[in-house]
Amino acid sequence: MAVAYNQRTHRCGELRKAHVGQTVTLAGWVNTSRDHGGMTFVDLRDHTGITQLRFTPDKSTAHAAARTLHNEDVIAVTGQVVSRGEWTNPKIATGEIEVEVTEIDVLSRCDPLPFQINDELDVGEDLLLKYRFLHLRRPEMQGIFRLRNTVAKAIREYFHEHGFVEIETPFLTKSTPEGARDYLVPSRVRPGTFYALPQSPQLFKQLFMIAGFDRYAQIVRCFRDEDLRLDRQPEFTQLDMEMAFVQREDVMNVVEGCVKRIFKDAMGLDIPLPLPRMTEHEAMERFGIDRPDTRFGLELRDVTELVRGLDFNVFRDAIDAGGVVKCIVAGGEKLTRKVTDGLTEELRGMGGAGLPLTKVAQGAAGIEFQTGIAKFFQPIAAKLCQAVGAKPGDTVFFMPGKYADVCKYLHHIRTRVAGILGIIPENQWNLLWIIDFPLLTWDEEEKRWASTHHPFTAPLDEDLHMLETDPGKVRDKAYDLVLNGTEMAGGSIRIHRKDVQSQVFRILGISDEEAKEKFEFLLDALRFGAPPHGGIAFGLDRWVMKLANANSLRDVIAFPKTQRAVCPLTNAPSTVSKAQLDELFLTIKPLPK
RNA sequence: GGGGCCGUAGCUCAAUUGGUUAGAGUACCGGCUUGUCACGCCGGUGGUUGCGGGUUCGAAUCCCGUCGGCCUCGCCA
Repeated sequence: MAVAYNQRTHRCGELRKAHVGQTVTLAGWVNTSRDHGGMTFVDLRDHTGITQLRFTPDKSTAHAAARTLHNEDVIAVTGQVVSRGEWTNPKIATGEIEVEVTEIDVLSRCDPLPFQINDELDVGEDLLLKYRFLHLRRPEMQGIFRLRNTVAKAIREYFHEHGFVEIETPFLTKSTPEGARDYLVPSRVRPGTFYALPQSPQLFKQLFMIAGFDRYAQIVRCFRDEDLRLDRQPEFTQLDMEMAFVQREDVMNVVEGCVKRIFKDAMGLDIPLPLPRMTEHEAMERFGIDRPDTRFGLELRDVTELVRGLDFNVFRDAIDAGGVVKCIVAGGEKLTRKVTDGLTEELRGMGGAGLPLTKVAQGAAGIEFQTGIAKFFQPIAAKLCQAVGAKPGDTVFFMPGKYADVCKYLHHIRTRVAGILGIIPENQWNLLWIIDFPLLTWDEEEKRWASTHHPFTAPLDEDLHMLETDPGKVRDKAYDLVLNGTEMAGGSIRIHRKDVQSQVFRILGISDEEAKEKFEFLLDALRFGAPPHGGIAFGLDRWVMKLANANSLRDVIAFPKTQRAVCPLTNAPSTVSKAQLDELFLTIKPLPK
């Protein structure tokens, strides 16, 4: 029986008691069916919800067809909306009515499914990705991607309303030194040469400013060929934005307005402005990381001076080598020996030596340390507890070593302990700006300076004079936006003077020849009247992940890659034919054994 | 490249810790069923325990290797 599926009168989540008596046409997927031999029920689902269909033997054709249905068959039906009376189902929005079907059209049959759509069982993620189109049918996934649309729309509207122009930038572009590994695309027309997919449209948006567009914003894909993580995919989406004739404050103000808009449109929340700010130095001191989660305490305490001179080799060696000793104080009975041993193991896995710790107790003669490395501390127990605010029952985790290592390990411990203690508040959105980063970071392995952000970040004017003499001391005009411990956006005021840009390249070890080869277009542009400018990029995927409370970036990308950068749905990447390689003058080396 | 967790019917899991023919729910097939809504009831199909090797009288279980998935360090301007 043909039903005009192109003339649906309603969606499956729409019908209410007020519609009783109307004749309606619905189409969708069979969520479940319940065959009673006589009366048969089918729950019909589309992205708006579920409507119960009732089939009775007096409509014998439709009834017979209904009894053959399976989950996820696609059907269209026409029938009358009737009240369910005493059989109302309060669990669903349409539960007061059902549709008494007179005609059914089975549009498409569904083979047995690799996993069920209509339950909430956690299926293996590799299978979900292989059949991503089925996973996306699930209501929670529909919700995530509609939220993603809301966020993207809010951002786009906001920037358009504020005079920003959206212009596309090339995907086939030039490989640049510094930064992440590039995805390369071989050129057929010029064999032996390669395009790179952009890590971000950074240079193009600067050229837009030099071109006089004044305000540019684009939602754009970016590509980085680095190892994947929970929150890192090889291709991801940014809101990329740039403004001319601005200082740091101007960009941050515009961004704050956008953040407010995102929370309003996507979550219905009013975020108070301005957002708090913290220097990178303070963040590292207090939290050991430049993207601190400020929803809980457990801050790092520096005890280097207090423990100096203690007869404890582990600390003394660290201090003698120019390092520091810091600690975290945490309370609660959940920090059992088993738990702390587990944390020690985790640090070893990260390359750490161990996790010296002790418990604070109330002894006969006052406060004392009781376990672990207690004996070394006894001389300064009371003083130390007072300095770091430790009370009986607390555990004190110490970390001696190089400053950067101490920060890394204690940040890990802080986050893990907070999770174990269950003290991280949910439904709290701690946004803050991190500013005044060091312009350059010393790369110990390569023995050279590297940009903390990127080579186009402008130094603070008052630090410019140290660029040659003491590059490590120079702070920059960058700003990172952090939400609950995740970097959500990062940007800076850019260098708009050719001499400063050349100077920075030189300090980074990029020779004049290399700079000319890789960045001639930028240096050229800076010669021809570049306005002061700056901007920022938001990680759209991360925003959606946070706002949707998703477990992984994969959950908010329609067709994501696995950890080995494979798409289980398409099986990309894959080999190509010899003819394709020949056309590009490429040969594949044999794989090493 | 390093560290860790995992891999058993299509799917989610179990298997008394090395012991008989590897079970259950669900899905699928057949039958019954007129108020269900995770409908119910009866019956049935379905397994190279990821793969390869080893130890053992005997391996899903122990060992080695390998493949795949996830988390993580390095890496990610």
